[in-house]
Amino acid sequence: MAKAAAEKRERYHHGQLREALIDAAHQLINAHGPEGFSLAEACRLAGVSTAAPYRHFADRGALVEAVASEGFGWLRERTEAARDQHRLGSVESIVAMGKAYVAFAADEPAVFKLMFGRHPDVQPEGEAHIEGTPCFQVLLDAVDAWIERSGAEVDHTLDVALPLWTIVHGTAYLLIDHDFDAVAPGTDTDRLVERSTAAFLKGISG
Amino acid sequence: MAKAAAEKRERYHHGQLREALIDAAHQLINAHGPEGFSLAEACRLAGVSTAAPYRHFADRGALVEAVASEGFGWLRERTEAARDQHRLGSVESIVAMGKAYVAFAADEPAVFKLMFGRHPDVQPEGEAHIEGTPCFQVLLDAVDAWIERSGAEVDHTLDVALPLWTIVHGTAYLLIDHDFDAVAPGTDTDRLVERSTAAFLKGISG
DNA sequence: TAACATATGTTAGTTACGCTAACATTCTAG
DNA sequence: CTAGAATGTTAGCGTAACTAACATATGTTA
Repeated sequence: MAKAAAEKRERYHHGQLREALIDAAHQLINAHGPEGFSLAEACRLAGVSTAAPYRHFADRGALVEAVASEGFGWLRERTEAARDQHRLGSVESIVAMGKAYVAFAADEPAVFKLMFGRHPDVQPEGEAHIEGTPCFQVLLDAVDAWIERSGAEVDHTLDVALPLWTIVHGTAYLLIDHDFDAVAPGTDTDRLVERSTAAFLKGISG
Repeated sequence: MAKAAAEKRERYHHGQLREALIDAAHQLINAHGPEGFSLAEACRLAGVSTAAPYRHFADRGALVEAVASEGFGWLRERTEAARDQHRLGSVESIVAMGKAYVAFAADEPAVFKLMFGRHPDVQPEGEAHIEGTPCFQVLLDAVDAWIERSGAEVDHTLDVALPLWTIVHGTAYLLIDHDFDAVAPGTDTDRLVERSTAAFLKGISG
């Protein structure tokens, strides 16, 4: 991908600079952490001057936002794919979604942190994290199916969905921040998600 | 606290600069987020030149580390206090610890993120996040007591403790990052912790 | 096709910050 | 009292974010 940038650079106009910058930022953020990347370095990767990005992004934060935005699409695809590998409404289906959530965080730790850690006052007022909603809807649908199938008595879908979210979100964060290493090195997060989720669902339904 | 700094500044030597800088950094980090604080601004708050911190801290990161280190002590105090308000080994005791964990994160969001989000290669090799261990021990002890009291059949304490940790850690992160706002605004995290934890323990033991 | 408007790039310069070096002041032992 | 350690200061370097003024490409219209 750096090759594509270099080979384009006989022209004065880059042509695909916006995409190239998002790509470069993505690489750098994954390499040096969410805050440890510089706009200048992304410019070097893309082969343009440090002023060029401002034709496409308001500021450094806007580029970071663009990288984060991509993530929600990926996360949704992966959780939907996991869900569909098992019978609708089954515990296995929900467990698979949880594993996929954690696996996504493990594969894209920096993007994951950006997606969920965006500073709220950076966001346009009133529609904070709007991209997350369709993602969450995937979980809500799966939980609804499970409630129906299992016959569990719950007042609201959220009473099941939110705890499930906290379990996988917490697992994801503890994993990518290496916080398991100090107290439980070598933790198998797939197994962890499986047992946590299954136990919770059992406790809710029984 | 800014007053104390100002009133000291007739002297050439500050005298309490290390503490004053940690204090200033703590304020600024809470105000502008973990990465949005500058050493220079902390110096202004403490009333010293921008070179002064280097007599007490190796670099900017070391000051941030110092702020984070404080946090583990506070977290331990708060979870222990919560635990001791209920009978040893009771579900209530564990729930109270969970609520205290989330409350701490809500009160000190930036410190919380620093504590658990420290970059591993910044840490001295081999003893990463060592300060977290006694904190985790509080949970382990409580879980052991619960296992004994409830007669639940579990192979390892960790099989209970880690899921509990993920639940409260995930809740804490989703809360302080305002991720509930988009999909479940006004979420009562105390109630959420209560229900998640209780359901999980029920599912494990039954 | 010529000419203008717009989009997209460049260079140069400002400001802020992290950090270092060299120097100044204070504290503390002997 | 005095030497040296501790703890400040000022000056300056390098880098990054951002802006302004200018240059080049693109595309629309007469």
